Amino acid sequence: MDQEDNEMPKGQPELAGYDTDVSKAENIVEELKAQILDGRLPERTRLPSERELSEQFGVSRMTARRALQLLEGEGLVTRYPVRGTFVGGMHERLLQHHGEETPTESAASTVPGEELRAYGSFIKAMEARGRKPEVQFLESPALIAAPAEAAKHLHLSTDQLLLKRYRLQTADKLPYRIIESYYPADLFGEVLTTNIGQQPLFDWLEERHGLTAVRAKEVLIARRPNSSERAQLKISPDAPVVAFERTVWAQDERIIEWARIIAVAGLYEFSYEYDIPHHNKG
Amino acid sequence: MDQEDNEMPKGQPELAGYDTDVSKAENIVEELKAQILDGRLPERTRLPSERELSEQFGVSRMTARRALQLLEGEGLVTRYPVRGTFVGGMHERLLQHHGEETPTESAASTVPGEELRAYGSFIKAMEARGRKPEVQFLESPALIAAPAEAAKHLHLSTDQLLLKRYRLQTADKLPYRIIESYYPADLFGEVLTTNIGQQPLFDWLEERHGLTAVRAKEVLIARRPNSSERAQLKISPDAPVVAFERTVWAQDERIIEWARIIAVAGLYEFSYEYDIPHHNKG
DNA sequence: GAGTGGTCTAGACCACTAT
DNA sequence: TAGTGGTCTAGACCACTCC
Repeated sequence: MDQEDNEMPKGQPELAGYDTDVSKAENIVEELKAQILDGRLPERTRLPSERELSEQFGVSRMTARRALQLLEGEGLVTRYPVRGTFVGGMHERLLQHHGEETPTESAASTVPGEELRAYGSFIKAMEARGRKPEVQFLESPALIAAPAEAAKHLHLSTDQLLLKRYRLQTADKLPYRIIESYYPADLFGEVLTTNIGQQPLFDWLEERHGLTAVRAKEVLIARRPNSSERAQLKISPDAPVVAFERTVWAQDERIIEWARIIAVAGLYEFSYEYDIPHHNKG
Repeated sequence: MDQEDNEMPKGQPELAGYDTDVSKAENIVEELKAQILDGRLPERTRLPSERELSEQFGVSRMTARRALQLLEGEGLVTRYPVRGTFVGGMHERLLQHHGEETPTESAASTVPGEELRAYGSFIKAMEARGRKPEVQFLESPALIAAPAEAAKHLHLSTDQLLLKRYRLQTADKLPYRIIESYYPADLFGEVLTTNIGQQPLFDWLEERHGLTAVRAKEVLIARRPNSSERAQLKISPDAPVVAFERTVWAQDERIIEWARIIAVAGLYEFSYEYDIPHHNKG
């Protein structure tokens, strides 16, 4: 019936307006958030269901639902179909630190450079955290003609061959990220016919060809997932992903990998450390 | 135009078993996406309104609305209250590159290290892009007792004074990010009583104290915004933000800034370049 | 006044699972 | 079987802008 019979204190005019009005869903969010932050709703407890909330707050179920979705978006709760909504992010974020480690850092829980230092050994990194990691190949690794984008980033022409690996990584059955990576075939083609076991690809590269990954560049954006990403990562449309591209150089300045990675944003924390380039002012 | 695609897919296999049992909203998304990608809906054109779509596709308005929200989440369209939904991201992403620039990069549109090289001169960086940048202080810069978190990151105790700056940066009236930054008062206290004009804070620091920002660390997560972030950045709850912390070191290893930054994810692209640390395997 | 997106209602059916 | 979240319907009022 009545859309707006509660009188909200009208705040300052916020320039050109988005919505300054606090919605009913927001009110529920604030109330639940307060309960979570002060401990009345401890970690891992189940929140009232959408139907219960709608009754408690006198709103429709869609509004209560919206409130829970907003809370999920802020990372305070996790929602599971059938089971309910629970306090707390579902897992700690996986720290991914890149760059050298500054001596002034205590770095208690940090695993610096994990990603590239133990390159390919996602498995070890996750096991070190007590997770059960798995890698699922979405396609069999294969030599393919270079796709235009991969060729561009690898500085090769499209008639050259690349090794492509396309895989999904999970921890405790929970999908973490999709990796689509390309490698020059002349360096890596052998791995298709050679059993290198669990050996990280770049360790193998060093032993076989004397090439070391010495430098990398990553370009990140955060966005919401498209439908195939949602399906593969088993996430809701409201859960953002971090999409990033990585280029890796060897000491001879050859590019030895270009990869496109889609990571579930809520499961990741990215850390970068870098020197600030100086410019000599004229 | 074509409006007989009201038929729900019965026996039309899109691809090998990929899109099975998609929702009605997803179907609309796929149709609109196809039209956008093949040019039937060119950049900047207005999409049908929610009400028009609901009629064309024979669904309720909420379902049509959901479809448009999903498209917005994928960055293919931009929605404006009152005006409508338009093809295209609202603005190009602002590239923020950190680290040295690899010579193998062409870097046509890159402004490398903009953020810290011309530190504080957000204004110049944006003007170079033809934008009209503005900085709005959400609080007056002031010396305050160090908040616990800031003190921790600056390696100071909470009884020491910090200079706090809390501001919102916009371009063409569009909010880009919120910056909450803290500086040791012994170094920076003066700027409150000295008019340094538009001079970047770190340029001033170098002239005044001979200290240079030489190294930085950033820790990023992507998530959805909380209510105050939504209000300040004027974004919808569905638009993710990138929240990151930055620590900046001077050449004497002092930490000269710690900042917490909330950036509208859709307007940013983060780029990092770093050396891969080597470990000598035993 | 017409039309937009934002919010909300009071229902509904579904797939799924824990009991 | 009862209860969960996921999806959907067919309406509604709002603030706002453009005409």
